[in-house]
Amino acid sequence: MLIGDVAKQSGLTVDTLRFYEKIGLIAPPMRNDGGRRVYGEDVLGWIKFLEQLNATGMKQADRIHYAALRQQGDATLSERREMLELHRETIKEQLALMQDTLALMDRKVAAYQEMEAKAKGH
Amino acid sequence: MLIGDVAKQSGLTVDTLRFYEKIGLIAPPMRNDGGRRVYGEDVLGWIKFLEQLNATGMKQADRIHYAALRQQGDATLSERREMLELHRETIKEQLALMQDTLALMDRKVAAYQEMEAKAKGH
DNA sequence: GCTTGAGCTGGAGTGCACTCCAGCTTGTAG
DNA sequence: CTACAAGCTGGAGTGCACTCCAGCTCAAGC
Repeated sequence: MLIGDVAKQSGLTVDTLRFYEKIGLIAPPMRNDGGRRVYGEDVLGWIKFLEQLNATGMKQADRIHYAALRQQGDATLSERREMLELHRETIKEQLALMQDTLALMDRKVAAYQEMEAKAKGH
Repeated sequence: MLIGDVAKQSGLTVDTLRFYEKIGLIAPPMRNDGGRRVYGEDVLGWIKFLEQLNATGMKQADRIHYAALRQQGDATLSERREMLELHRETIKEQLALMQDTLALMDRKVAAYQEMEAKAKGH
């Protein structure tokens, strides 16, 4: 897989892929004879996971730290587990906030509808 | 209420409050004889609501648009309702993603624990 | 063998959302 | 009456996470 294929399949741009490599989010892949990046299939799963951490609010610096640990292999398992456990808690907090806000949206929408109906009544 | 009190009670900084005023998120408050901003209590509720929109991923530009509509009064009720309904849908999507990712964290943490236990076994 | 598209590097530029600063005025406490 | 904390304005600076660019090489089709 060349970088363009990864871009297409992951939804990231080639610039972003190279940028992620530069900052250590993605391990530098092998190169072919022409010096081009050749990725294994597994990078797609990793990118998807990164996106999930991203979308649930994990900071770049933490994702980079996690990526570095992952590259170091099994010796870092417990630290990675701790990071995920911490992140799990922040997700739970965000979930609660989302649910609160969703309920608030419902109340506000209902209130607005009522006010609109009354305004029409006149 | 002077700006410092609002800062303390809202958790925003005075700089952020003036910045929010500049970009139209907060209506310019009255001034006292010395030219200082005097806020009503209601600004606190409004800021809390803004923070909630913020924390659930609404973009600055949209919050500004909503704030502008709010300032225009009842004539904009239906447009505001539409915005909130749209935002409600994006919150729902984010909720689903959060729940997925939470489940993923659980699975990963469990897998890591198992691997750590096995490593210890040897 | 030449065109055209994809990839390469190093570095500059962008957009967002603040955050800080200089130099000034105002208000309160001793 | 004098510190000194808090507020004011306009504008510059920051940090994050990309995004784009110039100038080059490489690969595939006609």
